[in-house]
Amino acid sequence: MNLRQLSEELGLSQTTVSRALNGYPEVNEATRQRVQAAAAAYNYRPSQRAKSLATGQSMQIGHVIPFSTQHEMVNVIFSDFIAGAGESYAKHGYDMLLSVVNDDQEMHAYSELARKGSVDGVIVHGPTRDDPRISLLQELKIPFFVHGRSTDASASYNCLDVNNKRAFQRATDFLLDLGHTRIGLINGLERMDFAQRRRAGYEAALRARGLSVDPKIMHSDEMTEPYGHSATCALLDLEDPPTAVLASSIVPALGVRRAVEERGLTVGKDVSIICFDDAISYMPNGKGEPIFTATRSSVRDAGRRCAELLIGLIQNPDQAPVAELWEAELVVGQSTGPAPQKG
Amino acid sequence: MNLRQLSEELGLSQTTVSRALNGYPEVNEATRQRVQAAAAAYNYRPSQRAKSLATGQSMQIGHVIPFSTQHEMVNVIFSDFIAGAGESYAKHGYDMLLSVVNDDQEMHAYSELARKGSVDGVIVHGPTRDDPRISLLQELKIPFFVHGRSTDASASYNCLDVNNKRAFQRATDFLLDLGHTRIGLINGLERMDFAQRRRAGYEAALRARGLSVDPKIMHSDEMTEPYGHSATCALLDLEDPPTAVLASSIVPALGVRRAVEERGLTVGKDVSIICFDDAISYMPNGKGEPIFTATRSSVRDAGRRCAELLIGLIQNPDQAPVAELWEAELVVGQSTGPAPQKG
DNA sequence: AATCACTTCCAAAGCGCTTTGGATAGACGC
DNA sequence: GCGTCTATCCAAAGCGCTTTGGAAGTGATT
Repeated sequence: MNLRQLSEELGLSQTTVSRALNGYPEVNEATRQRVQAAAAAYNYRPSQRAKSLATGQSMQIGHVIPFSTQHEMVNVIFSDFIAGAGESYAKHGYDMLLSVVNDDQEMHAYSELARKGSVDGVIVHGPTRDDPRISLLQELKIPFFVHGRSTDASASYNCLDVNNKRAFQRATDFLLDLGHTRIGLINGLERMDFAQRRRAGYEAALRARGLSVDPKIMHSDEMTEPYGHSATCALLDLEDPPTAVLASSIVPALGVRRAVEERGLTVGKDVSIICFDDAISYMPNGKGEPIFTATRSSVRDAGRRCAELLIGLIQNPDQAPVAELWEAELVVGQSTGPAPQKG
Repeated sequence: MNLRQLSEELGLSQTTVSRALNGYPEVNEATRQRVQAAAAAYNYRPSQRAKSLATGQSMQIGHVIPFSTQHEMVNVIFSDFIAGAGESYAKHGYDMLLSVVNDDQEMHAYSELARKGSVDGVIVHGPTRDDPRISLLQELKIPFFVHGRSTDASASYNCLDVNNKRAFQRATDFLLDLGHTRIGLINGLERMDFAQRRRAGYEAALRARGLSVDPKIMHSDEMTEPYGHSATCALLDLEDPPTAVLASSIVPALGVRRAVEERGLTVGKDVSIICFDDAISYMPNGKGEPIFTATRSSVRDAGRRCAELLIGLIQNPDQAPVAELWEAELVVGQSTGPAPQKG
């Protein structure tokens, strides 16, 4: 059943039927009722394809997901971000278009989406320092929204980020206050903007107390469980092992805990752990008292909000630029305690 | 730049340009070269919207993701399935359309996608016993593919599943062979088809050895880390606690391990653990020797294959029904050992 | 009774592509 | 030189919707 058939069935023009269904005022209320009833009876849905072509809007928002064996970072938090964004999309009648591409084709994927006109806007995930995607999207003249920030980006852009520097500065301060002076950092990949900011916060806190920054106890890699484990093993094998560890996500933090416990040490006593907790739904940080002391900010909420803001941007392109900065909360759990007294 | 403009620029008809670009034979090779060169020069991409309308194909495949606080199961394995499916889609020129909806609107979401014509086919995730989506999709006459199976489904369908029963039967046998006679089950939600099959395998193995099935040591819930933890606590609090546990995913297995270690018990010695390992990319089961003894089957591979098969179905609708059944491999890791001698 | 303003509807022109059904021209055989 | 074939190209008709620019009808106003 298409619009023409429906209008013939009703003895009305396509114009009137279209207007009746789309809530335009130029149609008698009685007629509108009749049209809506018929549409419901025949289970009529306008073809999205035709609608897109006519309106010039696809009502779809694109996400480009690069895949490779190296680069799984997106995955960890991705599903929750998507869930949040998807909620917002659904609320506004948008759908989500995912384009999974090889790492080296990411830029190309964005231009394809834009030029083919299959999306009305895109979300940029995991920005790096001076991310090239930002200027590309600006050239392509397609609305886009960055989840995170891109230090030194030449072009301007709309974004939402967590105050990563502040979060890790506070976490480090918290450990310093507990008497820890040797604190390991198990960071994400340094090319990620958020990882650089977190390290900056960590270093700033140390320097503020006159402590030196020791590269030997700073790691950076894809945030997997085994990475957390092996990095921690390396830390604990040092002559002067750290008494506390800062992990960039709950996933490597699980590996940290495994490494600590394997050695018969106790988390929160021999070794304190603080992690960044994205509040991933299936990996909550405990039920009551958190397992890990953590800097917490829900990535699902971020997804919801990014989507909301992007839709606003699409519907009102001349809007003033948006740059939201969320503060992570510091929640105290079981994984931290005072620095052990030196033997 | 659209087709008309490009054809005017070239002094050719739209027909010829279209045919040249789409590889039809009715065009001189020299002309084709000229057209392709011009298209490249102007960075021309045909509008996907117009193309869809003209061809009747959207070149998009739909996934409906229900969200709610109860029901996070999809998330755990979802991102990896998506990554795999996305690879296949990309290879064949398809995109992925995600529709995130409230739990109770899932059925509706499928009919919308089908009737609006925004997708050429859909993937069904996490089927339950006699899943109503299957008959719905059959009515809607849209190609679909089920990841998993639906026992008692009234309608016929194409699917790919892991032999869940066999996997858990083998895992249980493995534990029985090690001398364990009291084995806890930490299963997924029982309304999921895979959970029922896994339980069936577990029970079959026990009964084959004349052992009784004890509901007191069988749990079923959303597969989160805290669930694994609390279920294990409950098991270990029993008068006659199990010496081994079977977990339905690596995520609750992490909670199992936490609960075991919290009590000062040793995994693989005091308590053995086997889990189902979906080979989630960011949560690999160790690097060398697996952390957990597990029944393993890559959900990413499954995604890849499901997508491949669905595309085949779309391009050739009269094809014979497909029903692939994959055997999980049983990999032995550090989490299992002989049953402890009773004190 | 003529004018005006509204309300309600419609015919038709896109949106940018694909595809059908020729048209044209050169090659070929006789 | 004529008919036939093939290679190459084109005009135009969709695909199913939205939207522009009226037209017809209705009632109020003058």
